Amino acid sequence: MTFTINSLSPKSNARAGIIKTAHGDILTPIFMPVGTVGSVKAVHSWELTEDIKAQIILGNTYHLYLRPGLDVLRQAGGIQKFNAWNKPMLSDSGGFQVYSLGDRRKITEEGVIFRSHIDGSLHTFTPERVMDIERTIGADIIMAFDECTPFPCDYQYAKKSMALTHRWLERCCQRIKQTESVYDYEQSLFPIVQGSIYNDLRRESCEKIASCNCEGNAIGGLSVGEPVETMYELTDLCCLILPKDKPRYLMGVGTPANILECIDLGIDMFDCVMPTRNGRNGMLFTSEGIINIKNAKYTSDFSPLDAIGTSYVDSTYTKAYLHHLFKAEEILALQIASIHNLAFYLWLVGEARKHIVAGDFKNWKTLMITKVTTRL
RNA sequence: GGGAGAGUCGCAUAGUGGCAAUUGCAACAGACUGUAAAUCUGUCCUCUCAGGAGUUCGGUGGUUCGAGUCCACCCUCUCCCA
Repeated sequence: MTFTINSLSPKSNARAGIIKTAHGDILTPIFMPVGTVGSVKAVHSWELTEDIKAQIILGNTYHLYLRPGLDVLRQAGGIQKFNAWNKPMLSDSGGFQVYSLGDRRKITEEGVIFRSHIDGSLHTFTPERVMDIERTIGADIIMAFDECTPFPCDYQYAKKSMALTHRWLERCCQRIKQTESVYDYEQSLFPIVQGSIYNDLRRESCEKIASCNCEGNAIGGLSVGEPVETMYELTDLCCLILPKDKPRYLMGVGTPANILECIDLGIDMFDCVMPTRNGRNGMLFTSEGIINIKNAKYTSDFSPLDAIGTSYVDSTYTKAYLHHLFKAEEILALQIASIHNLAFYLWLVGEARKHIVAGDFKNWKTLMITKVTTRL
């Protein structure tokens, strides 16, 4: 994997770059649709590439390990062949599940023991084991095993957890050095900054992560419930410390406005379940603002989903029709909403890139944020 | 014509002397940020200063401190026998 910066935005830390992987190139800043179990929910790989213009998608180590399991993934020749995506992928390590499945796991120095949410069976995830699993999954970018701390999180716990994440990181790095790719291409390990909302911990964590000299770096443990301003301040702090010549990935963020603000701060990569999950629940992010398509006011609104939307679904379907599909609980509603939202997110980061290159990102961002935060 | 049964807040249901009344659906809102999510939460007779207040269970009377619930008659519907 390589990263090249093409343009820097004036009066901003935003940058436009290109990540080259064995499965293709990624123009940054980029949004990565989440495909937890190897599938971006309700969306075909054809739609992802041709309509949404996704360049890289996520998979999740914990979920893929439980189902379909490593044997199947190995037999398939890796996740990109298995899910017919054949483009860059990133696997999250299961660190988020340490947080989200908090009541089904036990953390020790050695690792985390999970009780499967599927059948209750016990599974031990050590940093070494996670690296081995991520080797077998075969994503181009693989995440270090961390603990995503909750919010609120007291200082002592945050400090202790961060130190554990750092020790786990050394074990991850070690394991990756000792092992080789299962398939015929290289994988890049990204470490993850933690430290909750504490500036000194975040600073310390960034320095630690930077010292590992990995090919890219991630910021984790944010947008877990802290005020949005806190999230921006910490992201800013991290961006100032993390190496400029490597991609910066802000994990789990966010709303269209969050993404624009954080691009401004120097983030290159984002992922979030919001466009897909909220889409399935009837929330559409459009160029005009946010709409809840299930609301009665859309019953007879025959305007297109998004007047300037670039997706096939935007010009093909009306708000009234999608409203009807949601009310009728038709499966097509979930597909249309997911495709629209993802296409909008990818359009948004694509536009951001154009404006960074053109040198007017800052002004464009301000205008765009007013639009995307409007509640229609 | 004879017999049996049933009418409850949009629909369907629970309720057999203390009830503004159970549950489901529908409706109307809201939430969702490295996915245990096609999920979850709230409202859902009227008004409300959110504490309450006022009208309700086919209709009209009655019994009772108190009736959706018991009694009488009436109306409507369903089924069975002629």
